[in-house]
Amino acid sequence: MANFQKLTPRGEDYSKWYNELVVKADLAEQSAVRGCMVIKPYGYAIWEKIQAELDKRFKAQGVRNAYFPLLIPKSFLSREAEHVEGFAKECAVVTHHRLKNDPNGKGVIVDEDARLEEELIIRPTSETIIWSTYKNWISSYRDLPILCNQWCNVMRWEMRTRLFLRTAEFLWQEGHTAHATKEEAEDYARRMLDVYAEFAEKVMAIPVVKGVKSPNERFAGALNTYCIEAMMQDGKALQAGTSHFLGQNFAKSFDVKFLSKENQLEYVWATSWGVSTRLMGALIMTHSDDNGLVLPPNLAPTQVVIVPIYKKEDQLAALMEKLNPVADQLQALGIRVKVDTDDKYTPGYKFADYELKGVPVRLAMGGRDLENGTIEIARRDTMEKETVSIEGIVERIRTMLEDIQQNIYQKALDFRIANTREVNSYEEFKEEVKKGGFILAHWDGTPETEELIKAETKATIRCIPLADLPGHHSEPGTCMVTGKPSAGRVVFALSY
RNA sequence: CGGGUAGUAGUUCAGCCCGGUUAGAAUGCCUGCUUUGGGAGCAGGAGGUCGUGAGUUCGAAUCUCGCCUACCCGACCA
Repeated sequence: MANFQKLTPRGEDYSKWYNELVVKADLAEQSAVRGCMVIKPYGYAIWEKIQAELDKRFKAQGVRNAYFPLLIPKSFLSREAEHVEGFAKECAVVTHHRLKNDPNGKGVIVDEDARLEEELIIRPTSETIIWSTYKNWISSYRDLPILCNQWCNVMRWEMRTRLFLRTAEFLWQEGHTAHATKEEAEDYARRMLDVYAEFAEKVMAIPVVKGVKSPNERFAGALNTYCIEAMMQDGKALQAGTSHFLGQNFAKSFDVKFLSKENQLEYVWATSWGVSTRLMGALIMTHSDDNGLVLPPNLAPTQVVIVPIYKKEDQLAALMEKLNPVADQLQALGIRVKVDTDDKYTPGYKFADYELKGVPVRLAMGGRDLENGTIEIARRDTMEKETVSIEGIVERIRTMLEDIQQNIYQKALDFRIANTREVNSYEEFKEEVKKGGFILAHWDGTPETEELIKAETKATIRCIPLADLPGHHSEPGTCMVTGKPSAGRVVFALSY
């Protein structure tokens, strides 16, 4: 079982807290391969909830799932100049297709005779293989739009990795759409951003800022990148999802044209959009505390755990007579409930363990409760517990789950608001940015200025917000560095 | 990828500097009894290719070199 050494507190070493929590809460662990993680059943159960909720939303937008190959011909990557520039440095390459026994010793070696004529790239993203395919699917405006998504793994040879936040291999979904008009594609990219934002806030209880990426931060090959940005408890920003308007870049690179209603041959317009297992990192760093994981009820694999406290079998039977109906009624309401009658661990152990795992609501019932007709109910987000009458407990739990979902969202939003501030001078900026949080400041819109700021402060423009942040109103001003005109404040932060 | 630190039982670590019986502790694990309302107690027990490969040596966890992995700092990161 998990050992019971306390987690390193967040205030002592945030990074260490995160690393320990991921492992101790049984979410994931390091594998034998550098930068590649094993997602454990509990962590994967949460990812499956994320997938299910997103997939439902994608399908409501007309998206259908498909699957494209893991391996991409090397030549495809180089078709779109900016795209290859963005990914070339972090690609894993398959060069051979056979091993053989080592003639001088033990084990196997690469068979040099089995060198591939054209090397294959393990996908870092699938635009190229998908657009080479779309070419065959599209000839008329009647074939459009194409709205495909795939759930898959991708690989980027990252120099520095962290479980969930940046791994060499990760799981994600990538949506790739093809449209007849620019407007339709742009709208679609925006609409998927809204889907992500709604999902993040309602399901994951993570408040996000919707915005546009600056040219420096834009996806390689995109004309425009939209994003949702979240603030972690250490004040750093984390990009939680992106949606790209790709223009006709990939259509031109892969020669994907269609005949319009007007009988004109035109290039197709494209979008792509994705979220990854990085969301697991966002989830952890938004809500969890020094006792362990805190899960939003909407994603918790177990929403309610019931712990009977007993000495002998007949006592357990008496308790279960009361608890089974509660569990059944919760289940009937669609609430994911677990009754833990395991007698191999003490109640105290179980309490601590379920807190570490982030189970939102815990019920406990013992001999005293049995006599009094009561039950103990504890909520993970506030760590409050009270003993209440067993009458009406089901309804109380139902509303408590909703309340927890709302409360952790509000708490995260309050935190973000408290750590978002406007700064007007570059001197002030340099001081403020060290303290973490989102800094709203004016920028002249040039990559040069952004690069200068990054070089001097490590802060980057997380996004140009699409709407005012709560309590702030963005107006035109002058760039804090150059004094040139600025259309409005942008969000700066240190980031993951 | 550069600089630094580390890798010994499932886990956290001691031992290494100064090479030499059978490699230790805590915790976890197993068995039994007693327990069970916040990570229980007692007794007994199992568990280690000392990351890996080479080298030095009569002898290597210990010294040397390569490699692998993790962590920290940089660089990089749609």
